[in-house]
Amino acid sequence: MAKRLLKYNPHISVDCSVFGFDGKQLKVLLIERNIGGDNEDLFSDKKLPGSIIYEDEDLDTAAVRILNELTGLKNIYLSQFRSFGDPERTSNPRDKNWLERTMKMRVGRIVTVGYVALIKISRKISFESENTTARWYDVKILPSMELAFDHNLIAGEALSHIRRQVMLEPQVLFELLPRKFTMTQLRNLYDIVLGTKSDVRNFQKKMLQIEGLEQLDEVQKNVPYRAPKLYRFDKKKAKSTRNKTRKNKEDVSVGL
Amino acid sequence: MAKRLLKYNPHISVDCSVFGFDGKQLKVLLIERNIGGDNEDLFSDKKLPGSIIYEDEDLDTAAVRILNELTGLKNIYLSQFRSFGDPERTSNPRDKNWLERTMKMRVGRIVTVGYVALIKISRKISFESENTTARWYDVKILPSMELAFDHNLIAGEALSHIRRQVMLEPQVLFELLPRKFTMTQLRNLYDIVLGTKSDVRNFQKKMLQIEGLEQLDEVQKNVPYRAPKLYRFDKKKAKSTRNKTRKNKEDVSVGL
DNA sequence: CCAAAAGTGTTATCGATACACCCATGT
DNA sequence: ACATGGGTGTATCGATAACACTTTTGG
Repeated sequence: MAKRLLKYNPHISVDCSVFGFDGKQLKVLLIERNIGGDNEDLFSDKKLPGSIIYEDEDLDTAAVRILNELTGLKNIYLSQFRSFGDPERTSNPRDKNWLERTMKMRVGRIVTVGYVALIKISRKISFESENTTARWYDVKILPSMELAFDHNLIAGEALSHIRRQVMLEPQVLFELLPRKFTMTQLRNLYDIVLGTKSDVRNFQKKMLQIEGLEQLDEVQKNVPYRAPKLYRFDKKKAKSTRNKTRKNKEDVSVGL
Repeated sequence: MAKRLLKYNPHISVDCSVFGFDGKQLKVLLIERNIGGDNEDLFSDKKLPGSIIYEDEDLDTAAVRILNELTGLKNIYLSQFRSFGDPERTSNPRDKNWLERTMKMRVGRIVTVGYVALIKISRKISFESENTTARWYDVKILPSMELAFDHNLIAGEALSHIRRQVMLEPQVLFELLPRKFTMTQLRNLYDIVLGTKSDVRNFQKKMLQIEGLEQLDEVQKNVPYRAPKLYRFDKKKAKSTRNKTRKNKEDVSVGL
């Protein structure tokens, strides 16, 4: 066993699927990657933001760092959802090449830990940080793009992860909305994420059960129609609410 | 950045939290680890089954291999649930020592990918495979044991992972029961996992909604009381049933 | 006949769904 | 006045929860 271990030099990276909502569509943040140079022709594609973790860095810390390096933001909602370790995931020559030039080292295999990040698209982001160009892309066009590495797979899993999450705790959606938002924005977001068409009244009822979601004495300005009320989600008032169907089975001593 | 990367030699491992059910309690499979020797006194503790992944091995494959090496079994329910990468997770001198002696190499840091495995405790297992001794322990005593590495943490997260899973898809429980089982066994298992006390009749109603769960024309033999009916879960008839409250929102095109 | 556990049905409550009309605003 | 989207309530259905007595079997 030890024999088979000695000869390779694996690395661990973190890749973040960063989602935002522009009011109409769910967006994902992709980085432009330029390959080629040398004698070949230039080639450019997209990848998820990610990086090899540092020597003494926790996984969560690495994810926070990567996002901060990329966007300049702190306090971003982050959640690890799955790791990817297909030994072939970095073996496309294009990827291999890029890795060795970017990291200035031989790279054996890389196991990557996938994170989902949800950010308020309204927060102004300093893209273009040190020679990387990041841009929002509509998630619907993901299937028609060929991302670097296995990032199509990762982004797809990330998406279904947040879908599951939203079904259980719609609260996470507030991470994607501005601090003050209308019920219609919330409903549009919900429906876009889950692919549903919620009934306006039922949706409102359901959402108002969420502790911490409060109606403000304020309406949206400058709309050419009846001004909609604004809402806010106050995390502090929310506590460990969860989606409390059935009297919080969750509470039952998590043992250990 | 490259500088900070070059000097360390990280490894990736897989650790499996293997659960079983003996009819009374939920059990977890732990391996005995012997430390010491040299000039110190012997010391022995427990760890989760796990191993560094091989050079060209996928994560899932590694998990399957580890379980097979340990139990001789194939076709075990396995599910990756989270990775653990605290840089200090292998820094206890006792752990460090053991690693270097076991792996016959210097070990930088190890990021481990956590899997949950569910096995039918009735399947006869060839423990004691090549100098490892595995035994079932009641999960309730986990908090009072000090496992190797961060395995207390990992096992705890594994537990809450399967609890969440069971709430959403009680079907996974069938992985822990013998092929034929009684409704009472199923209910006991359910209640032990979730820490609930289900009503006998309501529970039966709920379970019989699960597609693929069928009553047999057979009863349990050799019981000193009224013989209970036996049930069986037929995976083929189950398909993608899920816990179908609300008309399967899940179905709505997972996009991508 | 006794002990032990199995089996079985009805009612009440709650959450989820379906559904349609009037209101406020800007042009 | 009209076009656009905002706001609101009720009735039905289905799922969950509460609840107790009779049956079978072995000893």
